[in-house]
Amino acid sequence: MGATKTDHFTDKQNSIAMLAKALGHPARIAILEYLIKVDTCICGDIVNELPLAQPTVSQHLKELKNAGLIKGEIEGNSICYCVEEKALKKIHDYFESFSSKLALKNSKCC
Amino acid sequence: MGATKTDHFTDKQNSIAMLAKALGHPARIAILEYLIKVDTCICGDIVNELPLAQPTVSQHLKELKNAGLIKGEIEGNSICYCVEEKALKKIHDYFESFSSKLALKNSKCC
DNA sequence: AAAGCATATCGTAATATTGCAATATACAAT
DNA sequence: ATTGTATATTGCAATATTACGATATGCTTT
Repeated sequence: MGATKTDHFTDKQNSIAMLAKALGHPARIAILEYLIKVDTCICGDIVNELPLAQPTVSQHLKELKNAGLIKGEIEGNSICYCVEEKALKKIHDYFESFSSKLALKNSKCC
Repeated sequence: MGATKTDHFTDKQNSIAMLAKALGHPARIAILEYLIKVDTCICGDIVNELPLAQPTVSQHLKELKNAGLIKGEIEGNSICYCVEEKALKKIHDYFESFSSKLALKNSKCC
C-alpha cells in the first residue's frame, strides 16, 4: 500500500496530524510567518518573498488552505490570504495540554 | 525535482518544519499520546496498541527518533521509548510566540 | 475588444512516504 | 546450543509530495 490508514485512528488524532502535516514544510512555515509579520497579505508578496516558482507557492497556499490554516478572499485582481487563528489556536492548545501532562509525570524510566 | 529545497529557508524554519512533519501522521500522534499516557514505555505495548504491523510501527518510531521527539534506551530484551520533552517544548514555544504575535495584531484585512 | 496583471490548474518528472512480508539481529531462557 | 521473544532492517509495491513549465482563468485597465 502507501496510503495513510486514517480510519484506524481517532478524529482528533487525524485532525492534529493533518494540521501538523500541513506545517511540515519550511515553505509553508515561511508563508505563515510572513502572513503574521505583515499587515497586508496579498499572494504576490508571498511569491516574491519565497525562493520558489509561482505555481509551487500557489500549491503550498492551497495545502495550507485545505488544512484550514489560512483563508483567502478575492480582493479585486489579487487575493488576500490571512492566517486562520482558530487552527493555530487548536495546535497551540494541543501542545499546551501535552506540556501540562508531561509536567505532572514523574518519569519512572529514561 | 521533487525534493524539498531546505537550503533556501532558515534553520529555524527547517527545524520546526521537520518536527511538524514528524508529527504529521496519526500513528505518530497516537504513539506520542500513548507514551505520555502510560508510565512504562516499551515498544511491544505500542505495537499492540496500534492498528499497524510491527515493521510499520518500528518505522514510525524511527522517524520520531530521527526528529528528536522520542528517545529509546535498550532495557534488557526490549526497548524503552520515551518522549523527548525538549522537542515538545520547542514546538509548544513556537506556537506560543505565534499566538502572542497574533494577539497583538489588529488585522487590517479579512 | 485587447492587453496586461495575478493567481490557479494541468501535466509531468523526481523524490519521499506508507505499509507490510520476509528476514535479520540480539538478548533471554531453557 | 537451541528456542523463543522483541525489535530492526530489507525489499518492494502503492501512493503522495515537491517542483515547475506551460497554459488557463479572471479581473482591470486601456
